[in-house]
Amino acid sequence: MLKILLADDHHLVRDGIKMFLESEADFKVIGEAKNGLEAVELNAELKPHLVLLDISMPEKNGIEAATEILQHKPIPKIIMLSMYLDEKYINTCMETGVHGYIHKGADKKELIEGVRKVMTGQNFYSKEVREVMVSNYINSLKQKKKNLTQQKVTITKREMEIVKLIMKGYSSVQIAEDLFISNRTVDTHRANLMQKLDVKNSIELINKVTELNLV
Amino acid sequence: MLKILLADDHHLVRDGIKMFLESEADFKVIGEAKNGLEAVELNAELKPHLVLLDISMPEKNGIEAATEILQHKPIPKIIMLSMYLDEKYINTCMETGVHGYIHKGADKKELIEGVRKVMTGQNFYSKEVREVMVSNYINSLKQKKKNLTQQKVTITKREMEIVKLIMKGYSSVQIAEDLFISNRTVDTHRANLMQKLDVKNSIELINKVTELNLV
DNA sequence: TTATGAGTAGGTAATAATACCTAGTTTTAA
DNA sequence: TTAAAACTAGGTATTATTACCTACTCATAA
Repeated sequence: MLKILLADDHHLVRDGIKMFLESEADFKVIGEAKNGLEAVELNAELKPHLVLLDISMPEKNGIEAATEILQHKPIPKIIMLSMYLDEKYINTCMETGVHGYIHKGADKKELIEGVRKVMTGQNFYSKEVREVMVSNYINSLKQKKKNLTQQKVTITKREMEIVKLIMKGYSSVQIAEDLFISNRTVDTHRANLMQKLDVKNSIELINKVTELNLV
Repeated sequence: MLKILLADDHHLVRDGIKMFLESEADFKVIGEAKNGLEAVELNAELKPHLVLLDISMPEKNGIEAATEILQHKPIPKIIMLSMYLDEKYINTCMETGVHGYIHKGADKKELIEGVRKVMTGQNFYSKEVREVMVSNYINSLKQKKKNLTQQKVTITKREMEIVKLIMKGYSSVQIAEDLFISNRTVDTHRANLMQKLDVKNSIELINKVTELNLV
């Protein structure tokens, strides 16, 4: 008998997946959580063999919950369930050390297959997740190439403050008053920023920092 | 026997809800669609009594699908299913004339209750949806007040062109060259814009048009 | 301890933007 | 067809920004 803890904030989805899992004779959902906090607590209390965690949940999301669960023995197998194929989510999950990641677009066969595979000690990622991982890998190669050509720029704390005020439409004098420095100092910072980012006026500066999301 | 068409792009969710519905003796899911296009086609083909449509789907979203389905007789009852309690979604759904809106955070009881209520010809919105509708109503009253104080501004085509170039960091001279007009004309447009939008420099101008999304 | 980077501030000039005008032509809507 | 709005462009002045400099202080890392 495989004891499963299921966490998902949407009741309909949770109960659906539960019915789904229990169509397998040897699966039993012994607990249900509607947020990450509950999941952590129920895991400690019920000590399930497997925890299925939805990623986007209130209180504590699936990733945070997984991180905590993995710190206390006995460690259950953990499979993340997600609505999204966002590479950020997938990458973060990889880093936390969960045992599987299944997209909600997967079908029953894949879900059951994934659960069984994870229980044998292997990792499992559903088909669509694997596809994202592959395309990510390819992108990361391209990105690496790009990073070589474009030397990285570092913006200091003070410059950051200045940029933020420039973005609010403040003039040098206003910024100077705000920061209790000379407007000439502000001009110097502004000029340094423009040089660093290779732009020729404040609007381009704003566009650039936004583009490189340094804000 | 109530014939139901179910549309949701996530297999696990779809099959879950299906099992869920069919736990009622007189409910029968006669078709499943994994996007809006399929939903429209299957509706025409199967002529179900009720269509459950997830809002966010590829190809054609739930709202677009609902709009089409409502144009061809026989018109089934339609209930939107949504992950989100976004007021925009809810409002748009209201406008399309669907018969119900159920949040996926609802439970089995509410789903079944909603289906039965809709089938009697009434509308149904799940508890959390009703809450959003109430708070929206209150907000709309506040908004109305705000709109009275802030008279609406209209930006002309030419001004729009100018703003877009300003946003790219172009100077008046560059803009003038781009549009084959005098830089003084550009200055006039810029000044008119700043006056209209009650700002005192180009950066604030950009922030304002972005905020009021006039771009 | 010294070199480096960050933060500060000023000089001088040129260029750009803003403020407040007038006023013509063209387009659009009443 | 006439009035209003949009687009055009200029005058004049003030203020702000940008370009290139130098140079001091302070903290921190080599």
